[in-house]
Amino acid sequence: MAKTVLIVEDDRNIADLLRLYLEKEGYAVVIAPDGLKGVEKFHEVQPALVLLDVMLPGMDGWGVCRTIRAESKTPIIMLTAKSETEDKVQGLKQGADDYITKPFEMKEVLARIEAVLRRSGIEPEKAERKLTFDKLVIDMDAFELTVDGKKIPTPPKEMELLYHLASTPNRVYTRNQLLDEVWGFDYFGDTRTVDVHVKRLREKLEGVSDKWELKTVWSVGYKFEVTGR
Amino acid sequence: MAKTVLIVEDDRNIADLLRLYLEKEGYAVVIAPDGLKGVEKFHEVQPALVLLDVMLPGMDGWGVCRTIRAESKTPIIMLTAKSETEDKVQGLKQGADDYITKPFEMKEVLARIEAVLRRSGIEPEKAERKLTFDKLVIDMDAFELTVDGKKIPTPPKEMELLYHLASTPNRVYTRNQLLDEVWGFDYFGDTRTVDVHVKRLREKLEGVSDKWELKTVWSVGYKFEVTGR
DNA sequence: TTTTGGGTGAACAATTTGTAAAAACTGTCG
DNA sequence: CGACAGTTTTTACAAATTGTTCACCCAAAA
Repeated sequence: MAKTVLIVEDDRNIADLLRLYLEKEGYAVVIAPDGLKGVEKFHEVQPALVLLDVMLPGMDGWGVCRTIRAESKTPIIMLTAKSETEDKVQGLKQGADDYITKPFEMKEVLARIEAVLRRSGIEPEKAERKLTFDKLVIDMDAFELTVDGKKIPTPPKEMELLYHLASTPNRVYTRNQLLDEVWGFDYFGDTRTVDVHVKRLREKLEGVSDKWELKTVWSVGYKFEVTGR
Repeated sequence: MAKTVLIVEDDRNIADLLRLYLEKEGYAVVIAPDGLKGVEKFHEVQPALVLLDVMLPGMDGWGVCRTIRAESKTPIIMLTAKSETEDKVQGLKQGADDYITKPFEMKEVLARIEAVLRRSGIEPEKAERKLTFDKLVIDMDAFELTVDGKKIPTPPKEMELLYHLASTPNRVYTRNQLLDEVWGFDYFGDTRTVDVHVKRLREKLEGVSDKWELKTVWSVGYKFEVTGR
């Protein structure tokens, strides 16, 4: 059965984003919006790991951390805005197992979660981050795009965008969704950025296979369409 | 023949993880999910060592420990969630040889197992920590790097970094992951430290073989890439 | 035809890495 | 203890790579 991750975070956007990503990786996710509810949910669901924001309404992150640690060794990762080293030291002293500064990349969060679980003697949920469609292979573990066995050098943003689109084939994403989910919740750029990345991906994938396509949905966004068969 | 380790542990995840790790190190592993089955398996397989969880359904760890100790001097290591010292004293009084608190690191478990076996006059099984790629040999037992049969003097950190990267070829590691896993999760230094070590490794390994490469994955991290094969 | 949204190439900006050199450590030996 | 040799970490800057914006034009809806 899937491991459960408890996210204690009052910013809805961040929480949702984390959930989206972690669920894609095979974790079950429960969200609590403040410290007290966090402790409550902790008892209720007995998660395998807790992601804990430091700044919280009500009981702050340190308090929750101490409370949980007083009764359990469940791994805790703190999320904080400050990048001061002393804050990290403080965190680890309070019993946290690791510490991530915002803004963070999903990729980093996942890596930390797996590292912490492994350290705690818990087997991390390891969905293979590798998608195959006909002659196309998107391998996020090796960070490699392969077409017909041949490697195609591809910059990180393009990889992540393609991976994101392809992990739910046929589903349309708006540009803003993609900016949120691939670029990060704190990204404030132009939506046309997405267009350019799609264009570059199309160049790379042109004529590779007729079984799938990076398709524009007019006035909505883009999707990775897998045809028939 | 490989020594057998009996693991008495009801949490399937932990048991599996231990098995995975110990088998990689060259031990044969047998798992029992509760105290009674533990005693049973003990008679059946006559293990070289027993890893024994304290909290078990049916007969608890202490009971199993006493039962085994009553008839044999087979080394026993207790696994427990509590970190209380009194628990440890209790454990050793009941005849356990050592004691590990969860969450534990696999590395630590292995070290304890080897120490206990050695103390008991049994030769520990130790898998060769040695990787070979074409002309390159990374031997962590001798702590030696060999290229084409010739030894290349290499400082410890570089050895460990290379070994870590090479133990999962083609997989990308972020700098933070490497810092976590090679330097230790409580390391607070700069991520650029990794770059410098990679650079020095590259100097040593330059032009040695075209079958593998210490590769940069832009904006992500590094990997030990093995080509062809 | 008009309006709105998307494709595209190129310039420019920002980020990330390579590298060398200096500084900080470590452990050893006289 | 104090100098020394080897190792590790930090720093600074140049070089490489990637990300973003913008302008122009074309395509799709209305």
